[in-house]
Amino acid sequence: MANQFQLEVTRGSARAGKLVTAHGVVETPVFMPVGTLGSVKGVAPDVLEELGVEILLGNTYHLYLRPGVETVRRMGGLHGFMGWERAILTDSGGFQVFSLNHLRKVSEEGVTFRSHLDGSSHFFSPESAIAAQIGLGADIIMALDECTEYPAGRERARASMELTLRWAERSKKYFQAHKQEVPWGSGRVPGSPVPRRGPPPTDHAGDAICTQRLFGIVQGGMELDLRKESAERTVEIGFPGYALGGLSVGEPRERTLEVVNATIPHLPTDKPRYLMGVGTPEEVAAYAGLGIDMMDCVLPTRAARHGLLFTSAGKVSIKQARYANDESALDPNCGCRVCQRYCRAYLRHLYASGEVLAQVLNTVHNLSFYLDTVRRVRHSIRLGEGTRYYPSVCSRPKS
RNA sequence: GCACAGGUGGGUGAGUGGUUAAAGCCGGCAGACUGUAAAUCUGCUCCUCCUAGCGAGGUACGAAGGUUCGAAUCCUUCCCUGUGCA
Repeated sequence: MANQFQLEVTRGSARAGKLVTAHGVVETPVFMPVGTLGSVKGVAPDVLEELGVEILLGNTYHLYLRPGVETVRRMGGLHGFMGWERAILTDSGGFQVFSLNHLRKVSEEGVTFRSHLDGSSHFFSPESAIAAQIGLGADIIMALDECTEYPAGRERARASMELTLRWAERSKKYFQAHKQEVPWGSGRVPGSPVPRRGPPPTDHAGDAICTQRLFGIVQGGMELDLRKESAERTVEIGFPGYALGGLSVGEPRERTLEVVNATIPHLPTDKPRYLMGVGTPEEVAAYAGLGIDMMDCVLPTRAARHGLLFTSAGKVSIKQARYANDESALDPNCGCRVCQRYCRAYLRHLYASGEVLAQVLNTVHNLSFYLDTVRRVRHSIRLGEGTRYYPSVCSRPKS
């Protein structure tokens, strides 16, 4: 049955399980690479598959602006459009409420954005954000929320949380009424390299079952009691999964940890917990150890494009002059195709020369490193190896 | 040989008498990056010294000399480069 979360192993606070979607099974804890525009920058979907990526993140706001939801919907949704057969989660645009703070205006009804592309004005309500995500057809979609900025005063955090709760209710209500409109299948275009899938799943009466599900998002700023309240009230509304939003917005790492720790106990154990926007490899491993099931972050992909690589020995800024004649592998302990084949001197040269290949190889490595890290954590949880692979969140990597 | 045009810091290129150690860009060196307005952004980039500062000296706009309180900027001579004409 599609869209079940199966919790399989619990080890202390950590858990391992499976997220069953209409586009494959996702082993949790999982790290989701970010493919905002229907593309993980620099890496083609087939390479992502080779790397073992089981679920990708896409972005409603960006795809809505270009190429437009209708275009994507007609091609069988984002899966068909980008030729990706595995799972997808779309973010609602809530983060853009935060990041485009000079280009948007928030009201009770929703958010008005000025497009960062051409300045045109666009309105997102909880309803329209869900409608757009239904059109995009991701397996998991997110309620529209207001990602509270940091720092925010207590009153501001409360008001923002209340707004997010009201929007969560509206998001859910709209979703319940329209979820049967989710596009199905990914083989819509003749000649598409993506094989056509079977008919949409049906229940015993023969009616199509919705393969999409909507997650709620907990806010509350850095106020621990508000986080608790936000979690409880979001759970009360009822979602098949819960996200922790409004983190990694500039607060000190210790605060992030505090908030996560204060929130998790108020979330149901049988539903996936998604920590949005986190983090470094160490942080990802540590949060998985604390009981987070899903994470996403632009760090591995963006840092890669900027020459910052994550390795078993810590960060490597491959642009540094010291690597100009370094014949060694980027990370001798890494089994990825980049580390197997190229030396640091070459990677530095590619970066220094502005070669597109630098971005491709660096991104492949960083994603490999993240996926390996999480894979180890999963095994570690399942095998009961202790916390070796999910150290304290605040431990500093060697560099 | 003659006539124009021009020679500026690692490169390119502004500046044509006074906050000019000399814009901008490139290059070089570092740093940042955490639900992607990000193949982006920030800082440094002549030398020496220190109390490390919109600090003190020293060099510097082809070369040498000159005018001037003051010159990358004006004058003279020389050297070099490009274009055209012989």
